[in-house]
Amino acid sequence: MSVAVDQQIERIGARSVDFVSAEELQKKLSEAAAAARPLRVKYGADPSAPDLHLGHVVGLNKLRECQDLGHTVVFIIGDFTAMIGDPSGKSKTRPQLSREQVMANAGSYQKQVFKVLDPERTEIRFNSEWFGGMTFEEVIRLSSHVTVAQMLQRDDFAKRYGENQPISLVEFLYPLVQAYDSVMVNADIELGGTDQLFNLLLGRELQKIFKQPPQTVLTLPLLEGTDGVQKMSKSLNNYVGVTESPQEQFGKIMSISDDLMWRYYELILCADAGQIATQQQRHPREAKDELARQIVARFHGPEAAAAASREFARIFSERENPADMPEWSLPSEQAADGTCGLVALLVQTGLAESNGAARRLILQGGVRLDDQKVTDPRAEIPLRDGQILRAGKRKFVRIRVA
RNA sequence: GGCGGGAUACCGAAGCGGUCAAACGGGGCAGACUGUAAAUCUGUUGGCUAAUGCCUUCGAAGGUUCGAAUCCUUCUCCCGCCA
Repeated sequence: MSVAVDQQIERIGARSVDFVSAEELQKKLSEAAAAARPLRVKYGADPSAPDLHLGHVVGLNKLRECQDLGHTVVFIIGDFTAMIGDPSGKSKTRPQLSREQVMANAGSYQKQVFKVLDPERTEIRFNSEWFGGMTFEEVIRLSSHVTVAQMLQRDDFAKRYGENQPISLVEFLYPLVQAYDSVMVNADIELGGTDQLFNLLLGRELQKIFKQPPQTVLTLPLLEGTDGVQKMSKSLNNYVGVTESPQEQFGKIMSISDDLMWRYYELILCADAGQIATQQQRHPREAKDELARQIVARFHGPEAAAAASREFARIFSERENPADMPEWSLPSEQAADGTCGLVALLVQTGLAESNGAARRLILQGGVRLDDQKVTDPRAEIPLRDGQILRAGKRKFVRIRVA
């Protein structure tokens, strides 16, 4: 920990939205440096959805920066809350997860998290550790520390209350649970998205009640998903998962709007203003390709990223067929006369969901057989081994006839 | 406990006895264009069918009617207000 306090503050605060507060952090850093003690940087995760995506990476990047400055990340897996499940639901009630599921999710979570974090400086904790054995009496005591008026200060609660939207009691419990985590792990800093501000601040309040120095609160922007509007999330299907294939990641990043790509440069690649300005000089296609390659490289290595880039150009710029594609074998009982209706073929190969969808696809000119457009929905296809069936721009199948 | 509002296709939201497989918006898919799965524009978007047409769908179950998403009854669930 040789980095000067001022520099650390600058690094830690970079890209942040809320920072409560730099002065406090300065004091913490000085004291910690004097005692040769790393700060404890808390980050909470919900293991009900174990697939990490780029939205999470925004926070993980920051945690990694803290680790690189010598601090410890306390990564809390909210196994307790996940087991309860979230009963508030306009969306379907989340299924309650079993202990086994939670542990399995937590395992894959860790694996993914360490694609960014340094395991040597990470402490993983499960909040069932302290909540699991809590009695109801203790829960009542804990909830007595917070008033309804306080809760209603939270943006989304205030909004929903004002609009006569339902707010479940358990939703009030969530911030409290999260805040208590901070107490239990003696957090010096807690990190979260801007939507977490209230919860993070409540952690401070609770720490004060429990006679701890309040944690420094740092919020980071929420990354918009590939649709460019909504926050990235799995349920909106606008995410780029960290475990997805290089090809998939690359394609998704290329599909974001030009405007959005600078945001990804900043929040995922941690590019500074100068680096972004340099990229903005380039043709947008080039800059986006660079962005996609760098992000893919981060999770799959530079070779895979370069290959994904080449493959993308091949399919979409040069309109060639991809190097690898799924294969589909003609069932032997159908092989007799060697022909197959195109509609049936599209459905059987999984390129179309129903006969109607297949017909539509054909009529719209979206179907090619060996690069030949086929527009007759009633076409009978003489099948040959190795033929390539293509639906739209992205779906290919190679037909195998035994 | 009392009163009121609501449940429509992937989502949001019209429809309030026939012309409703159901307006419109979003999303999805496809096409054109291009610099990419950007942007923009166009088409399309329950199932079966070559097509005419048929079948399933408007919270659930019954009923009225030649005919119901639309009317009646019961039920289930959700929401708000007052206490």
